Amino acid sequence: MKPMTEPAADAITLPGVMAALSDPVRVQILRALATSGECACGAFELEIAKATRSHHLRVLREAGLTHTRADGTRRLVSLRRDDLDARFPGLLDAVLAAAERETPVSV
Amino acid sequence: MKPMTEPAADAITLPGVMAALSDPVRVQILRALATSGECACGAFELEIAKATRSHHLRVLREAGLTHTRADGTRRLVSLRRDDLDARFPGLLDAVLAAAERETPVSV
DNA sequence: TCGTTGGTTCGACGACTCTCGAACCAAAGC
DNA sequence: GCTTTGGTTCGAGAGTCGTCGAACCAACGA
Repeated sequence: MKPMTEPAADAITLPGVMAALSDPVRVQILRALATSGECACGAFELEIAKATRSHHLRVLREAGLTHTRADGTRRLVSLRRDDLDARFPGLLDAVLAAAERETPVSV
Repeated sequence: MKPMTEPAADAITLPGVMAALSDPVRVQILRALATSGECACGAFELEIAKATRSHHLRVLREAGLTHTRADGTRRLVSLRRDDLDARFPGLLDAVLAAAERETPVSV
C-alpha cells in the first residue's frame, strides 16, 4: 500500500484547515471522528460514492486533520487532535462546538 | 448605492464562514479588521487589484463576517464580532489566534 | 459643471473542486 | 490458486473560485 502522505504537525496551515472544513461532508466526518474516535473509512454514514468518500478523506488527511493507518484491508482514520491543539489551540474545539450548535442532531 | 446584502445573524453558516476564511487574503483582511477596527476598503495593504479586493470583501460580507456601511464615497468595513460570537462562540477568537500563531508578524 | 476619488460590476481566463462510474489493487479467507 | 472485501486511483463532467482589466457609478470638491 502507498505511504498515505500526511503533513508534519508544524506544516499544517490555517487556510488548509479552513479549506478542508469548508465542505459540510468533511465537517460531518470530523464530528464522527471526534465522537467515535478511530473509525474505518466505510463506517461513516454518508450517502456518497466510495470514490467521493475517499476523496474527502484524502483532503482531510492532506490538510493535517486526520491520521490514517492500514489495518488489513481496512483503513482506520483518526483525528490528529494533539497536533491540531498544539498548532492551533482551541480551533478544533471551536469548530466542533460551532458544528454542534448549527446541527445539533447530527446524523 | 446598492443595499449591500448581508445575512442575518442567525443565517450565518459554518461552512460559509470556513469557506470565506479558506483564502489567506481574506484571513489577512480579518486580522486587520480585528486589530484596527472599522477600516475603509482601500486601507488594507494588499497587493491585489481593486476588483479582487472588492471581491474578497464581498465574500466576507456575504458570509456574515463583516458589516459594510457607506460613508461618502468610501465604504467602511467592520467585523461582526457580536453576531459571530453569539452564533459560534469562540470560533472567531480561535481563528484569529491561529492566524496570529501562524504568521505573527502580520503586515 | 467637470474632474477626481473610492468602489463596484462585468466579462473572461485558468485553476481548482465535487461528484461519479469504472478500473484497479492489496490483504484475507477459502 | 481464486473470490470477496475495503479502498484507492483514473478520467471526465459540471460547477465554482481567484484574478484581472475595463467599464461603470455615485459622491465630493473646485
